[in-house]
Amino acid sequence: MPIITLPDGSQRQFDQPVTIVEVAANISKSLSKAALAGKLNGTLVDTSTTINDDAELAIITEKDPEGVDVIRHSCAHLMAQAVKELYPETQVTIGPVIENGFYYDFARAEKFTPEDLEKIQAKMEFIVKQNLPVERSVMVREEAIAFFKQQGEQYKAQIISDIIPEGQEISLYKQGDFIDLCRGPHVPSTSKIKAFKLRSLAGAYWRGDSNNEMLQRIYGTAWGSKKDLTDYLHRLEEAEKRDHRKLGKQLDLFHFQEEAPGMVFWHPKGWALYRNIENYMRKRLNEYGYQEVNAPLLLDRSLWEKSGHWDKFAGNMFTTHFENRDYVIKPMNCPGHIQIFNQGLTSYRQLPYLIAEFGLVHRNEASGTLHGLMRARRFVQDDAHVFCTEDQLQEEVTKLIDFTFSVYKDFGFEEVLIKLSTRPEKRVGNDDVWDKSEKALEVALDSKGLDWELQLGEGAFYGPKIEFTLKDCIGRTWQCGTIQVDFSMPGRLGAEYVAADGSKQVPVMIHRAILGSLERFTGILIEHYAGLFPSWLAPTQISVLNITDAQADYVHEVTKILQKNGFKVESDLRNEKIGLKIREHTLQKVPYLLVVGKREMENQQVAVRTRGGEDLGSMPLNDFIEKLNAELTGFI
RNA sequence: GCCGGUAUAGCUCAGCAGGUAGAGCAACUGACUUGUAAUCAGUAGGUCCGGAGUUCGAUUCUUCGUGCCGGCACCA
Repeated sequence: MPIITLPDGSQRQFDQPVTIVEVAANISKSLSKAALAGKLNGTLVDTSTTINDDAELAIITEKDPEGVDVIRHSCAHLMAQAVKELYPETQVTIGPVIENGFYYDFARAEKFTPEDLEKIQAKMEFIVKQNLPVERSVMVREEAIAFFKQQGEQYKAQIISDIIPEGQEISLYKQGDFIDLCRGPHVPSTSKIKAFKLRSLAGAYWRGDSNNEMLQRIYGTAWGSKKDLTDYLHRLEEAEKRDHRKLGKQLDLFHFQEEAPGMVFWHPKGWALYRNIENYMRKRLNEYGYQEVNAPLLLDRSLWEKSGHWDKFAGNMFTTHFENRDYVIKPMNCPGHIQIFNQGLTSYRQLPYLIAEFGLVHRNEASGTLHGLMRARRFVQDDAHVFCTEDQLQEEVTKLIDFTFSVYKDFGFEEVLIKLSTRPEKRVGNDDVWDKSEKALEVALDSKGLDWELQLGEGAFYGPKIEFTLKDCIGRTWQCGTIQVDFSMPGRLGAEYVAADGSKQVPVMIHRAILGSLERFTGILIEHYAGLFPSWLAPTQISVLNITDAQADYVHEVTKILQKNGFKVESDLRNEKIGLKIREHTLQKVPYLLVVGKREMENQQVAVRTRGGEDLGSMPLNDFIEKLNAELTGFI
């Protein structure tokens, strides 16, 4: 005689065991129709689940995030069913829910084509209309393996024998003639899946291992309602518009070309933007007591062998050879910085020793990974190394966390996710050292009261790391900053200092980057701001536009004064209508347009218009200068 | 690197059952001297990514390569 407690605290008593859908029907007819799954004592289950004992229950519908996930998961099954009906020789593998949708990996000798996606989508819509019930059943392990083998589904059989722990119940879901291995839960019938779209084809390795065969993955998106789907597709379009590669072309910031894959050609405006970022960082480095250095681009291979990089990354490093020696084009700055530390004898009194470099590095990234500025083969790291004693470590890490957050705030990122990555399998240094390093980072994070996520085994080969991930204004995430504690490399490269007792000690080194790759960070900013940079970052801050030739001299005068005040100014004296000039400079996303005609010239004023279309009226030039300076305070 | 797709004018794109190509914008020339998101007219512009093959003939078909796009694996 179960008593069911609903989320609002109300209770309903039943004389006999009931299913979830019956409870929903008991509440209201519309709820029973809307029910996709139930949350029974905190666990998501099918609506067909029978409740025997007292329980807490929430009816899950498309309004709940979990409900949308159930729809997505069921949509993956729906797609698998459609594929099996259209292409029976296909084997199904796995089909999980991902952000905004789902995918399913298929094994099939013949390749799916984009046209096939349309056919599959149409078949899926047909199955939805058939309103097939989705029914759960259970098998014992051996029976299930035999069943899938007999069906020709080798991958499913392998999942059961290799992945599902022995003794665990094996559930199957059947819709029409299609039966899939699945943990569930699923929607009660195919008609509950109302808004979906297949999006793309891709290759994916079986079980995520590049030694395995490649399967064919189909990605799709699914939502609780048609409106949510169209909203999502609209958001994708918007994201496409702010793609940094597209804006880079439109705003004439940079280009790539075949002769230099993965290596950017910065144009004047892009370089101005880049340097604004770099100069801002210089200012902040000074504030935090760093000294800027610069180390050679080429360093003898032996140095990289000692540091351990050669061993792990030889295939990804560019090398060159002359005078019978092998050189590595540096993929990292740390070995160079240790050479600088090693010059002369350092006393403990000089620690912590903070050196920074806008370090140009080259890494031979696999061709398939290149992605505009976001993943390049040539890039500059805002790299720095802190050499300190073990006692100083905690405080240095803490300072770095503060520094990092304040930089992100200035660039307009309020939301920052933090991850702590610990020792990987392939590593240098003994476990004591790893214990110490991991502890140092953990304590620093906790002392700041920050939330963080543990990434087991994801650390660098020489030390654990804190990773900072930014969330941009359309919700995408970008891993940028990193703080890594390293007890190994200084010793390997012979760094030492004289301690208070006269003994020689090996310093601890912290590797850190706040922006990460400046190229990538520039790309992130382009997308975050959709090219509408705040004035302090904008490559051109002001455009001065005349109405007729009669104001040409005055435009020159205004431009000169603004340049003398340190602003980046363009003048547009073309014999064109003011409407055209405004349009073009607005499309170039220049923050301020100064229009000068006869009236302004006579009154020694400028008419100020923002790129947002706001008319700030006419004002003396000095007033405008003051206004813009106020806007830039703190950033330059 | 792997899987799939793709490459046409400076840009965005159309086109061709195989007969060496077209639009809009930009550029250039001229007229217009213009008041807050596109003035008008004219001119010029292409090894149709590169190599090889099939063919009387290839931008189109085949093949190899390269870049790019979407994923996967990788990411010091």
